[in-house]
Amino acid sequence: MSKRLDRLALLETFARIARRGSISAAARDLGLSQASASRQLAELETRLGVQLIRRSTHELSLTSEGHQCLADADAIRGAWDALEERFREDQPGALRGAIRAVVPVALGQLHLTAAAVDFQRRHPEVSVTWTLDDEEIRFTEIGCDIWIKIGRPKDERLIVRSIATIERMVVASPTLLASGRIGRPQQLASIPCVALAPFEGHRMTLTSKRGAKAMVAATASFVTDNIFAAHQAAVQGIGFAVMPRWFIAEDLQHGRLVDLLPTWRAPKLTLSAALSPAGRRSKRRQLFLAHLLDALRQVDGMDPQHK
Amino acid sequence: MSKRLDRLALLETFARIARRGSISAAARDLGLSQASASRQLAELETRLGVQLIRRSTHELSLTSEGHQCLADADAIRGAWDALEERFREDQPGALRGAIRAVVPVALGQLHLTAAAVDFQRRHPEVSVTWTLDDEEIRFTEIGCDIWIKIGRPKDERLIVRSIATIERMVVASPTLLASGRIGRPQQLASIPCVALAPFEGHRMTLTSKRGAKAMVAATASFVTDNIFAAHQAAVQGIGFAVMPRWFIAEDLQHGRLVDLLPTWRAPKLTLSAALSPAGRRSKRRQLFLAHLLDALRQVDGMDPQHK
DNA sequence: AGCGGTTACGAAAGACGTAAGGATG
DNA sequence: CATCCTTACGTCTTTCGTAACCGCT
Repeated sequence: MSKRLDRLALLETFARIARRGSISAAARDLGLSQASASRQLAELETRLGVQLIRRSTHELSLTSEGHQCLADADAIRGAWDALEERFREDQPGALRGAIRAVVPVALGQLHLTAAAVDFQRRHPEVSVTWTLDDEEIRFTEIGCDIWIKIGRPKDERLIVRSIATIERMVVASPTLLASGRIGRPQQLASIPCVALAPFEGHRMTLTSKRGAKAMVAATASFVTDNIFAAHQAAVQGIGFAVMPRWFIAEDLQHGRLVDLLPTWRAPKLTLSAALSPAGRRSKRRQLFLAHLLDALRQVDGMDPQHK
Repeated sequence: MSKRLDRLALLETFARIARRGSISAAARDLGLSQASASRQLAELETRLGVQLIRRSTHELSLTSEGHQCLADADAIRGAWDALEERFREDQPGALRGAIRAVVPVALGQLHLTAAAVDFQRRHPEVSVTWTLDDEEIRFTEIGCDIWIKIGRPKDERLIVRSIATIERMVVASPTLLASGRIGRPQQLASIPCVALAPFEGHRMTLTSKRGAKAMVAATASFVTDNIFAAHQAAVQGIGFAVMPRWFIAEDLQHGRLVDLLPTWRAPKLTLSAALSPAGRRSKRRQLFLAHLLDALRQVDGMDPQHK
């Protein structure tokens, strides 16, 4: 049995194999020969006394033990990375390493990508993997560092911070209505509606500035799961829509959309940041998140929390 | 620069050196040559870019970075150990590894040591380091797994569980008073007192079963920091004493001591178990703690918490 | 066939122990 | 001068890449 093989390297190789679903691909990533990677995986399995990855020729799959091990491996590697970083913090700007982040599609496209790119430019030694996805992700499976999500992640093993609230309002193209405004929420029922699938059904609750609530049943004439599509539909006057304020702030300024019910608002959404407990003290992760939050603060219609 | 040295081994060597205060001693423990241990320490320092241990010939001392690193090193090694154990759990009884525990002196002497010994006997592959100490310990410095303490540890980085409450009462030798009982707390002021230094000063608050409070100023005729000494003094009739019920349950039964104020009690103490976050999932640590708690449950006058 | 994982073998790399050097109380 | 850490050197273990082998699609 080999003794001198770095156990942390074993974990790294294993994690790479698990995520790439291929030993040879992982070996390429790590600058090893396939043989080496294969041997390291076998070695780890021997040490732990369990099969971690089921090989069925051209098909690798994690065993249940493999799933558990992957989470642990990330935690351990994260802790080591944090230790290595800890004392490099003194030399600012010398950040290095990898960051994997997942953010909501629209927020990513319109605002956060610029911040992510800027961060990478300031820290050239850091490699950023930037995924835009609105769905619930399998956080540990993909080895994510930061996950920004609308709503609150369900996974209780994650560290979750509420970072902002998203104000939403009822808007429509000025061409839709002669008056440009309507008086009471109930009048919405007579107007067609552009609905955004993932966020709400076809009924909605509005709250007035005084705290009064109104339940409105909307008749959806256009339903989409993509906010850009919904936006286009609304601007072209198909119907009214419930939109995050940050998303349509410019349209309001230029008069492409109007606030149909200025004294009423749709329920706010919460924006959360989820972090794995693994690299808790990672400086680069902290700074990256701070950078994203800075960008969010610039966004009109977004109410940042925590200083 | 060496590349293939197991980073976890580096951490282990460092931790051993830090705790033993000597490279050669650590090397002996680990079955290495002094040269190897020295090299490994140097290698770790190079990797982290910081001096961890100050060598002043015949005197090793941790730098401040060394202190931080030691805590991290324990966490990382603990996480790896937990990973190794995780899949061995299936074979019960096959526990192995080391446990370092610190418990209060009196509790250890009278009750817990039997449990610790029993545990070791059931798991011969486990090595138990068993320290009896009432003082605040530097948990991470000594690499402790389980610390049972009267009161609540201050270190916020530890996982702390309240495991029992300790009922305390005012007792005295029947030879001290003709009546064997007194009526009101204030009457204590006229009787000499045996005081236990670490737990309270010379004033004390008593609570009646109905919730009434009474402040009593006692005149100490015998002050000691050792509960066995205090006990002897009390039994020999020097004065009354405030004692944990579990400690004097037998004396009450045999009439060596009497409950002076059966309807009044001194403030309860809380017994806590502190664990380092490091080896959170360590099976052996969990089982060991459970074993100690089982023993505590047998103790008369101790109120266990959490099932 | 072609792609991917495992096993065999030679070569190179690195770590270990021994031993010498140096500093301190 | 005894102790303890550091550095140098030769040996030996171990790992790596190449390459052959095998099992699927």
